[in-house]
Amino acid sequence: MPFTLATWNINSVRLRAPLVCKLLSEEAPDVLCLQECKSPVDKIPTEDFAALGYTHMIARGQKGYNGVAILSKRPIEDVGDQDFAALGHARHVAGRLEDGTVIHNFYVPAGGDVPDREVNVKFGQKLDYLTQMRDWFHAERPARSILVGDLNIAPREDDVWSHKQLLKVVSHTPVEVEHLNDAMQAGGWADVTRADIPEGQLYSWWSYRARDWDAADKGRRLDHVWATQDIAGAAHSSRILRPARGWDKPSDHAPVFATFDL
DNA sequence: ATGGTGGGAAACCCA
Repeated sequence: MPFTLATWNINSVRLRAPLVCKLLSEEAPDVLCLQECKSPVDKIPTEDFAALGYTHMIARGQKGYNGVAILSKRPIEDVGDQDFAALGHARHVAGRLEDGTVIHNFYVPAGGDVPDREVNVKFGQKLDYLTQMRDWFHAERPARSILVGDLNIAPREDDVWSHKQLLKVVSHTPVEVEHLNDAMQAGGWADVTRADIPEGQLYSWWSYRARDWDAADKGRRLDHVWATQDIAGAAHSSRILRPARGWDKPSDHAPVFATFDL
């Protein structure tokens, strides 16, 4: 059975519940992973999603910040969360579908403005988070697993509007890219989106601060879909729903999709 | 070099 999954940094699941419903109605992924829900779990409008067939949800939340959720048409078992770098933030949750496929949903720390851990604690926390991700996946050796989320790093030159101009900008610095690639390698993860779409500029985020985000098109690919090698070959039809960035009162991120024939 | 726009909380944090 083909299985379609999407990941979307929603930037407040309560404010943008209508946009989540629009996406679920129009695109009907089997599973939707959300980040930056900015809501305690018990205040997520689950009834709105259940009415569209998404009767299963696993989530982690806190008041005002962070928060991750997995909405599913199929039963999904909560298999826990990790608190890398001991931040006490709701940045990860994992679930297992009935066919055994495990889905990890991550919201990696953004890392602040200055890419130097000596002067910016948040940048150090971001690197530590990625290092602990690496160590955990090295120990776990995940199989039949999918990892999605807002990883807050655009690793490739063609994942940003200007490689040269972003080399010292948090999200595209060489040290962050190295940490991300180490975590990826440790878990045996493959970049599904780039395996599917190997050529050309690809973005999933455009700043709110641009006068005209679409015309300026100064985007970054911060949102990712990875899979372990054993199932990466089953993935196809990856896409980024750019029009969602232009919806009314949008998130600054667009949803990223992939389909797996499992 | 700077400030531009958002969300949530509570009178400032975070992205």
